[in-house]
Amino acid sequence: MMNESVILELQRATHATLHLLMTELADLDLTASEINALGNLADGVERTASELGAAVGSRPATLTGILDRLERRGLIVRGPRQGDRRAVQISLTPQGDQTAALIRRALTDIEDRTLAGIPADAVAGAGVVLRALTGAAR
Amino acid sequence: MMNESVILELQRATHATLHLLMTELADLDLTASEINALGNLADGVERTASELGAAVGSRPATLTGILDRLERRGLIVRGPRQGDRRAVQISLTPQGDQTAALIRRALTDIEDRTLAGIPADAVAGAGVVLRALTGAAR
DNA sequence: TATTGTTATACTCTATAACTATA
DNA sequence: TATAGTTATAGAGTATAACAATA
Repeated sequence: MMNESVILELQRATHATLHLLMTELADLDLTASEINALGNLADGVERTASELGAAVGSRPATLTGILDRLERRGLIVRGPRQGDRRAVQISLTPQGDQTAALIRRALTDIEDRTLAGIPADAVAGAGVVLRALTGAAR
Repeated sequence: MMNESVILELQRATHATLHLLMTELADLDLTASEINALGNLADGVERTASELGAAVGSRPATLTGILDRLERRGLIVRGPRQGDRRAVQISLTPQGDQTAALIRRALTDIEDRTLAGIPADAVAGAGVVLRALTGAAR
């Protein structure tokens, strides 16, 4: 057989999980990219726009629109970055923090449910492969 | 730490590899979704539009546009499906087959290069996890 | 009645390039 | 000069719903 490209499987899995995530979180009325951004911010670590862009895989120009909507809805705030006045620091508002926690819980739920019967070393291997593929683009 | 969600890593890896792939195949002047569709068709197996949609993770309405462009460029052909006249059979033209082979080679190159130092069982584990995540959405 | 695929609409994502402000 | 982020533009992806043809 031929259809075993990891990258093609990667894209299938991304589409499938993203769709599942948006269905479960439909009440939040957020797009996939907005969910992705909040999911990355959920750890409470403040990031500059470019750092967040690297984490979510969006270009600066794309991220501007995503952040515009999240800010307009009161989920994040743009502020100054100490020591570099060109950079924009992104922080969650209390409401954004609450929403991000819901997203984190949905992510964990889906992962727990999906990977229940799968050996821990397979999951660990997946992490290694995903990070290698992510790193390859630099 | 908190930022170790497999799904978030999945999205990062997808963005990164897709970007890399489009850069390497810039000469083809194809979008990510078009590359994805041709990459899935590269095995020479004919598929209906809905089967291809499931493989690439696109909805029917989205796929229509993707197929429109691929057909206009002479890379695929839409034909009838034996036994079900509602369905549309997608086949590669000779030119499409050639393009699909280039995509396959680029995919293989990236994967070989990226996963060179990674143990085979980690790669196998990644496959298991990716298929589990893909299957969870059903 | 249900399914396959297309069309229509509105919105979001994307790439690119030009721009402002800081460094 | 280089970097961080925004703006502008055009094209592509997305969800949704309505539709035609076929099952």
